[in-house]
Amino acid sequence: MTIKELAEELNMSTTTVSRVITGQEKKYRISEKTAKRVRDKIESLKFAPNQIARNLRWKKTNTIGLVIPDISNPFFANLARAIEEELRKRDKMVLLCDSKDSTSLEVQSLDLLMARKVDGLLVAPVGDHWAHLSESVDIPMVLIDRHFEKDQLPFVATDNYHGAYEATQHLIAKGHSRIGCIQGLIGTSANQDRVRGFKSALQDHHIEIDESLILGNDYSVENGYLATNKLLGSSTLPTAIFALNNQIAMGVLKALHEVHLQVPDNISLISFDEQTYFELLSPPLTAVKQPMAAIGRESVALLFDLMDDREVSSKELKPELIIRSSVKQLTP
Amino acid sequence: MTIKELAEELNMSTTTVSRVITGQEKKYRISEKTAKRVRDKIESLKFAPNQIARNLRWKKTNTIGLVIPDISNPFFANLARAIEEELRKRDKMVLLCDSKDSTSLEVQSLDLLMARKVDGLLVAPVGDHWAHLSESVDIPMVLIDRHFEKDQLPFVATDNYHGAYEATQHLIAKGHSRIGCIQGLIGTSANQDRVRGFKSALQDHHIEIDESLILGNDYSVENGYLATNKLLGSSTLPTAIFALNNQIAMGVLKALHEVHLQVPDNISLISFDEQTYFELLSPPLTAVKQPMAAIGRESVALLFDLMDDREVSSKELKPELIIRSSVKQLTP
DNA sequence: TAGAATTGCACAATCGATTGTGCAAAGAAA
DNA sequence: TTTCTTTGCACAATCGATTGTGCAATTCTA
Repeated sequence: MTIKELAEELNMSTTTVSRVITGQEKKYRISEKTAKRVRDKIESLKFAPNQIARNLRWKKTNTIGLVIPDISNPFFANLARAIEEELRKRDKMVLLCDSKDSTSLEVQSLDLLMARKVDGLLVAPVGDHWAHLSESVDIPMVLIDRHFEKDQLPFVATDNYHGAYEATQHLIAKGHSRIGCIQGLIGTSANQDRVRGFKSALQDHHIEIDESLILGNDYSVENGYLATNKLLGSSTLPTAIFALNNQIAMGVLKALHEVHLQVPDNISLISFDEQTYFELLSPPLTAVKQPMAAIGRESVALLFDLMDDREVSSKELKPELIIRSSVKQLTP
Repeated sequence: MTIKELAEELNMSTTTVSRVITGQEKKYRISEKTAKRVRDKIESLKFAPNQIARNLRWKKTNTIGLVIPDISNPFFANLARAIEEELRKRDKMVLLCDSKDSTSLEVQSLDLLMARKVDGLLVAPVGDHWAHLSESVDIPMVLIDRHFEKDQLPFVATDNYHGAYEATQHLIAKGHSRIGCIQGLIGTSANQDRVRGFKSALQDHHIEIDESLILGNDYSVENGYLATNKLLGSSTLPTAIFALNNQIAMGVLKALHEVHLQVPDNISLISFDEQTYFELLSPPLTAVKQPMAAIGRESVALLFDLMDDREVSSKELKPELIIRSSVKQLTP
C-alpha cells in the first residue's frame, strides 16, 4: 500500500494525503472534512508511509548506529539497553554492529552505517587506534567508555580515575598495601585512567608503587586468569587484587579457585564494573559500579546536541563503590 | 557526494557510473577504459552510493529487525551476538528493538520495523500473546526461543522438553525425588515444554508429581527469590530445586544465601540456561546449556529460506547438560 | 454585481539511486 | 561504397514519499 493507491481510493491527490499524514492540513488549508476522510481511511487500512521514501526525501533516517566491541559482555549489553531506551524515547532506532574487538570490523561497521545514512553514531571504540574515527567519519559521533586525548572527539565515560582511586583507597583503608593490579587493554583511556587512579591512591598514602604488581594487557577472562597465576607465582604474594574490569575479575576468581585460595581470607579482591551476580558469589564481591543508565542518557543527549549543532562538552560520570565482603580487614 | 556529481566530474552519464558500480559493465557494454576511469574516481573520492536511494529503488533494505525482550539478559545478549555475526556474513544489518518484556512495546517495535521495510524479522516474543504476530506481520518472520502451537509461525528454539527431562533425570539419578520446580512465564512454550519435561522425567521414574512443588510465574530474579522462600516455608523441604532459567536461579541463590542454606549440602540446585559465571559460584552450578550459536545460525538460515520462498520447517535444538557440583548425591 | 480575497486542492519537481530502451558511431560484410 | 552489426553510452521513467507553486471555485467587499 502506497500513498498513491490511498489517494486513488479516496479520489484525491497524493499531495493532499501526504499533507494530512504529516499534519500540515492547516498550513495548506485542507478542509477538516477532507482531512477526516483521509485519517479514517488510514485508520481502516492501517496504512503507514514508507520510511525509506521519507528518509530519501528528508535526508534523515531517524536511525543511530551503535558500534560495540562485544554485545555479550554484560557491560556493553547494559549499555546497549540504556541507549536503546533513551533513543526510543526520541523516536530513533538503533542499527547495531558488534565489532568483535576488531579494529577492521569497526572500520567496516562505520562505513556501512554511514552508507546507510544514519543520523549519528555512538561508538565504544575497540582499541587504541582512532585515526579512522576522526578521519573518515563525517557525521555526528559520540564515543562511549573510551576516548582519545589527542583528539577532540566528544565522549561520555565513567570517571575511571576516581573510580579506581576510591577502590584502591578502600583497600588501603582496610590495611592493604601490597596490591596486585590486573589491567585491561594498555593504551586505552579507560585503562590508563584506572591505572592512574590506582597509582595516585597509593602515592597519596605514601605507599611505594611496585610496577611488578601491575600486569595484564587485555579485558578478558583469559588475561585475568594468566595474570593471577603470575601474581601467585611471585615471591611475596599481594594481599589483594584489583581487577580492572568484570571479565578480568572472572579470570582472577577462576585462578584462585584452582589453587583453592579463599577470598577474602587468603587474598582480597575488588573489581571494576559491577555485575548482578557479584552479590551471589561467595563472598559477594566489592566492586566499582559504573553508572550505565546515566552513560546511556548522557551519550544520547550529547549526540543530539551535536546533531542540532549545539555546544557540546565531554562528560565523565562518577562511579559508585559497592562495598561487599571480598576485602578483608588486615590487622597490622 | 552523489552519483550525479561523480558523473559530472567524469563527464559521463549517471547511467554509466551506476552500471559500473553495480558491476553490470559487461551486460551493458561499458568499455573497460570507461569502467576503469569510474572505478579510479570512486576509489580516490571514497565514494559510496546512498543506500537509502538503493533501498527505495530495489525495494530491499538488507536489514533485519531483531526484537528481543531484554538485551541485558545474558541469554538474549548472547543470542543477539550470534545472530548479528550470522547476518553480517550475509551482508545484512540488524535493527535492534528491546521490547522490555512488554507486549505493547513489541507491537510498536514490529510496526516501526515494518514501516522501515526490513527484509525480515527475528523475534523472541515477549509473552503468551501472539495474535499481533500472525495478524499484522506480513513479512518473513522467524520466532526464537518461544513459539505458539496454534500457529504455524516458523521458529527455532532449544528442545526445552528434553533439556528439562535430562536435568530432572540427573537429579533423580542422584537420589532426589522431592524436587521444587520454579517456572517462568506460564503459557509460553518454553516454560510449558520445560515443565512437561520435568514432569515426564518424574513419571518415567515412578515419582509422584506434587503440584505444590511447581511454582513461580515469571522469568525474573524476583520470582526465583519469592518462590524459593515459599518452598522453604513448606512443611517438607524439597531436597533440590530446578530453576527454569538463569534469572530464576539467581533469585534462588539470593534466597538461599539469606537463610544460610548451603548448596548442595542443604539443598541441591540445577538451572536451565548456562552462564559463564556459574562455574565461579560456590559451588559451581550444574546447568542446561542452550546452544546459542546454533540457535543464531539456524534462525537466520530459516529466515533466509523464508525470504527466498524455500520450504521451511521449525527447528528444536538439543541442549547440553553441564554437570558441575551443585547437585548432591543423596544416600538412600 | 464586479473585483478582491480566501479556500481547497492538484501539478510537477525533487530526494539519489537503478534500468529498459533508443540511438549514434564504429566496424564488418557484401 | 552501401548496408548490416556491433559497440558504447545516454534519455527518461521509476521507487514512494514531500513540498513550492499555481489555479479554479467560493466567499467577501464595496
